[in-house]
Amino acid sequence: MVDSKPRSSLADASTAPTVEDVARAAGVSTATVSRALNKPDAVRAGLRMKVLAAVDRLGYVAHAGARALSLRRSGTVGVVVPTIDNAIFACGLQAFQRRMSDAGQLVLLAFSDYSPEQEDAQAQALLARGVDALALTGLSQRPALLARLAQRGLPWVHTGAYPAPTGQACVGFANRDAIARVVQYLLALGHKRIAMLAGITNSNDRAADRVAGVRLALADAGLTLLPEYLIEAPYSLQAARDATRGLLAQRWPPTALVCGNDVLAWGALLECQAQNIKVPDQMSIVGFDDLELSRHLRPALTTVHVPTERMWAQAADYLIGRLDGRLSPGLQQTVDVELVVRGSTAPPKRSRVASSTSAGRRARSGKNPINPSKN
Amino acid sequence: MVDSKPRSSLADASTAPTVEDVARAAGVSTATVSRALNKPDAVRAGLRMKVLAAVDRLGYVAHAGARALSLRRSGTVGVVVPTIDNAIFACGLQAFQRRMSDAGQLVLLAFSDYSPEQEDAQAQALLARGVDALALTGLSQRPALLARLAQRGLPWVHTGAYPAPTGQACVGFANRDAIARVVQYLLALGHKRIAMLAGITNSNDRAADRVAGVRLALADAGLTLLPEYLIEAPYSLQAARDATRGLLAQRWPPTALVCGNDVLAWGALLECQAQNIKVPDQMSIVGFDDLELSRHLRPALTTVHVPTERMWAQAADYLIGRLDGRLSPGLQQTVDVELVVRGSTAPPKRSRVASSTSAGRRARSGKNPINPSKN
DNA sequence: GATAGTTTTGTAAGCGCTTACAGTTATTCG
DNA sequence: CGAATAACTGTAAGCGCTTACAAAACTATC
Repeated sequence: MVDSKPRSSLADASTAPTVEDVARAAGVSTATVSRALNKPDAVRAGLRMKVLAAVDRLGYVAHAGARALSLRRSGTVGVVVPTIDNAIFACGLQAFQRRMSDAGQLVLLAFSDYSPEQEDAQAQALLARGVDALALTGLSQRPALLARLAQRGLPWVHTGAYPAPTGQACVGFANRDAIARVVQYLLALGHKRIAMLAGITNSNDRAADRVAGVRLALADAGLTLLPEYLIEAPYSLQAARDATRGLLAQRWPPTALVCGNDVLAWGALLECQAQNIKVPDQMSIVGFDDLELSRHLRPALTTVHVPTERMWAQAADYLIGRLDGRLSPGLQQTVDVELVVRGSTAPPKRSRVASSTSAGRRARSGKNPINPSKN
Repeated sequence: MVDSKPRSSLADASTAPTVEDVARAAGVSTATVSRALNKPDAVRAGLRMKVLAAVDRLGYVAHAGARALSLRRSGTVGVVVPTIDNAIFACGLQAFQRRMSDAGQLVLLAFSDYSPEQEDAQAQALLARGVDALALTGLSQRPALLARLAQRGLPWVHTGAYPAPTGQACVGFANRDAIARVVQYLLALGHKRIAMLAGITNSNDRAADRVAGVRLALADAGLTLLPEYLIEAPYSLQAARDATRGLLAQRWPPTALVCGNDVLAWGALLECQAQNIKVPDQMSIVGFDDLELSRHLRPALTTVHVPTERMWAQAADYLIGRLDGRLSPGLQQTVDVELVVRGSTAPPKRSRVASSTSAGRRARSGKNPINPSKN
């Protein structure tokens, strides 16, 4: 439907120059142009110079589609994350991108918005784009998707979780165990009334694992996670504050709050401060991820440090290794996470007298099972 | 160098199925397959069904490279942002991506890291990938890059700044004027000693414009921005705190601090709190961008609200319009930004007595030009 | 029931690039 | 200096897809 006239040799706006144009301009064949660009040693210096000059003059850049077609690899890798609106993914992606860029691969980015359907669709779109490899977040992909990847022989890696089912590569850590350590720490401080402010666990294996970890650790201590002590919230400050408010308004509010991630913990912290509840004296708060802000807040947030950048860089390295044929499929790697104790946690106050005397918790009522006399 | 044997008709792992495979499986020609997929009405229902079934069975997805080659458009658009490690870009990108995804375009992402060289290189790579359009951040691209885009007839748009040189599309706002309003507001409150904590202005037109805006507004009031009242810092909390510390340690510290963005303002706020300097009583702080956290901090941050998502969505819409041929080049759009006054700003304290009485500023010394008697 | 008209389908020619293979030129050695 | 060898360059096929054009299969009409 468009012009079929032979391409004019110069400045035909809206049409990128092709190898042919370059070849003509340099007075050589297309093969030589291609070689001059891709394996410079294979062409004599004189010609190479001429070709490069022509390339520069015409502003030639090889059409990646054609290249991919011919080469049977696209030079792009895909990555699917839930969202980028959370520093944990933003940082990770950046590290991933940097590594890939160094390896000459471009990164094609897609978001799942925490929905398996969308994850499927987006991954599909990435496949269509001919990505050479794929990085995924977590483990909760639909089996059909993974089956397709396997069938294609496409290298892929799960990030942020460990272990993955055998045969599937991953780089991450055991969310369950990591957060269990948090609970153990709180128990050791003397907390009994430990609540959890979790992310939305539905189709988010990591969020679910973190809840499971809290349950587990409590169970080990002979305690259980009461339904009213577990609340899920989307990863936003507003949602976290709303959820925290609910938790605080209970008859017997918790003395410690384990949060599914730092964003939730920030929200919890801010809400406590807004209600004049002293952290950590009246409420201990623990986060997860250790984003930059966490160590700057007052009190600084006790949280689980996750080496996000290293993790994603390792994921990138794995994929690059697979593409080179250096690595074999199914490598499972862990990264170390550790509890960083800062100012937002402390032993629970023995009595509630002090707290009620000062600003106090307006929203509370009912009996306190630990200090019944106080009511 | 690889297999040259005819593709087996089934499950040849590591080789994606092609139209030909589908055609064979469905007992039709490749043309019919293509049509069934791209313009379903053009093929009778019966065949269409068979084709779709075969597609599904084989897990066929068209090779985007080949498609791009044939169609002369890739179905991808590129976007270059400085970094994603700042909510302002993360949110914007997400909105952009969403819009593009709805329009059936994939987004190819690249980072400039605030370096024109890298921006150039990354944009180049995107071009090679055959992006159909390009979104850029700010206006400080190298002319050569823009020239190449123009030569190619590639639609592109500058985001976050306004106006752009004529002929270049943009959607943004006048950074200079926006921040000037901030200064006017502070002046109206009675502040005289107004300092600026700016981003790195080198090759960042937006950061530079914001400094210019502060200068301008001060000049209008007969004041100047003293060298010791202007400090640049990378957009990180730590850097912002360090810079703020320097500002506070001066002989005559400012009473108000205009920050290049919210991240810097957070850092400033946190540093003040760490030093027990009361905000806003002893120091007013203003940010720029209005990220979510800003309204949750205590005190909540006075800042300039930027409708990031709308801005990027508009940028996406413009590009989509250009691709459809609905829009013509060079459209310049503004979005409204406005000062949101919250708790981090107040009139300057008349005297420094109160502040010195309480915790006080350890790092300070020397004469106070406004209250010389106090020393 | 044959013919003109209207779908629907198939054939084949590219899209721009790489590369095996053949052909050409430079180099080396007897 | 000529032949054998090595180094380079050109020709052309093919990567997977879309689509103009031709061919075939229906429909409707007389």
